[in-house]
Amino acid sequence: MIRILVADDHTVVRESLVAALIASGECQVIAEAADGVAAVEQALLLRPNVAVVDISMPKLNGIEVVRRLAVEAPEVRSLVLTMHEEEEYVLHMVHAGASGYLVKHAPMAELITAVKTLAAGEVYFGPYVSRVLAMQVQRPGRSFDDPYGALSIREREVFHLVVDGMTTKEIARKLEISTKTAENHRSRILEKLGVRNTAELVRYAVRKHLLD
Amino acid sequence: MIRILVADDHTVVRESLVAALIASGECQVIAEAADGVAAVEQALLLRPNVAVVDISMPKLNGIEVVRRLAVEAPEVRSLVLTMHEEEEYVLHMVHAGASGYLVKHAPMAELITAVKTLAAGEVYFGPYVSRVLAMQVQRPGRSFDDPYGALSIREREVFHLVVDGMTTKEIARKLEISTKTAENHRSRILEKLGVRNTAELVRYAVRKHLLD
DNA sequence: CTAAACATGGGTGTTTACCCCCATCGAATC
DNA sequence: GATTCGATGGGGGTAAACACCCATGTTTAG
Repeated sequence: MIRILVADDHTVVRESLVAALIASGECQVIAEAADGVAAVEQALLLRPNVAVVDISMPKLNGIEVVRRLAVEAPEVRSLVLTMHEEEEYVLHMVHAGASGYLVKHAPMAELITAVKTLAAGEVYFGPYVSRVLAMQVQRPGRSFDDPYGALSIREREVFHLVVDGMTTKEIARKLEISTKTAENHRSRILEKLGVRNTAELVRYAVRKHLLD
Repeated sequence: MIRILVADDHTVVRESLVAALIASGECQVIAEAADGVAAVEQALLLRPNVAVVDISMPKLNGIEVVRRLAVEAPEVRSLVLTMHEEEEYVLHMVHAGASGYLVKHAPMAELITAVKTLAAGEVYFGPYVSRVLAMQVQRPGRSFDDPYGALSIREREVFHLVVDGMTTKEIARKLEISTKTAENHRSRILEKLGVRNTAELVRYAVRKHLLD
């Protein structure tokens, strides 16, 4: 029987996870934690086979929890469960010593599979994570697929003004360039970022956290 | 036996919720949905007693789902389940016609209680929501200027499609209306929300948390 | 029942967005 | 020194967005 620790600050979610894991009949949940500090304490005390850890938690986030467990209790395998698919998270978690990474969009069956895989001493990364890791190996140092980074200085200025809702004419006036130049920049930005129109451009900015 | 619909885009969470609800032995889950559109469809088709709805969902967010169910299937009681505690969410949801509001920090037992309360025809709002509502009653001045709420059902559909980056023509095709009608809706939306163009519209959606 | 709101679609413009070419000039790179 | 890249500007065109009108039915609310 696989002994599991579940750490998630949302009580409804955590207790549901516990119920689902138990219902699978393949494991037992020996501990729960609602924040990072409690998760580490429980793990060090009870030494579960697998620690299912959410990233966003009060007091101590999931990344820190994984890092500490990797050092202080290496036999406890960490399975990160999160809703974030951003590459930065993936790399951080793997670097911190996580043995598995699963997004919350994955089906429950995959969680069970991941838990069993980790308990068997293997690592489990879904197809998405594997792809990110592969890209990282192929092009070390640079983040994969970062069209924004391909924008020139000037193009980034224009980019932010467009996202702010300014028209081409207003942008041209503000930057003291011709309307045509601003328009050219605009087209080039759309092309480089692979979006079709202004709406998709703004959504791109939101997705990449380029606002505020 | 209480018949329940569970709508949450995170599959792990959704399936766990289902497992936990079933484990309680007091209800049966007759349907699941991974996005807002599917949630409305399922609810209209199967008419559950209670619809447990997450706020952040693709295609159609929880607020919209509640609003539509309140109109098209008033006998289906909506229980909003979210991690957001912001006042604006609470007011929006209640105004949209939700019969219950629960944060994910609440214990599972409270979810069961809430479900049973709603199934019995009562409303269930936790202490936090009640407090917010009380404050609202105490200062009934300008409730909350909500230009989005001034949009009609159809206009909201168009709104979300525009924010998703679709052109007028694509929207018309999807909704099976003429390009001109879609264009008219579009203009009216810009006017009602007080924005000048698509970029500002998307930013509005971001600011009001109307995405996902 | 009447008035208002809504969804639909059309007309007629102007403005803006977007695309594909092109050229020049300077700076950096090789 | 030659080449690439960035920023600048333009021509010419299509498509889309946007702003005003307007008219019908239908539904809804007072």
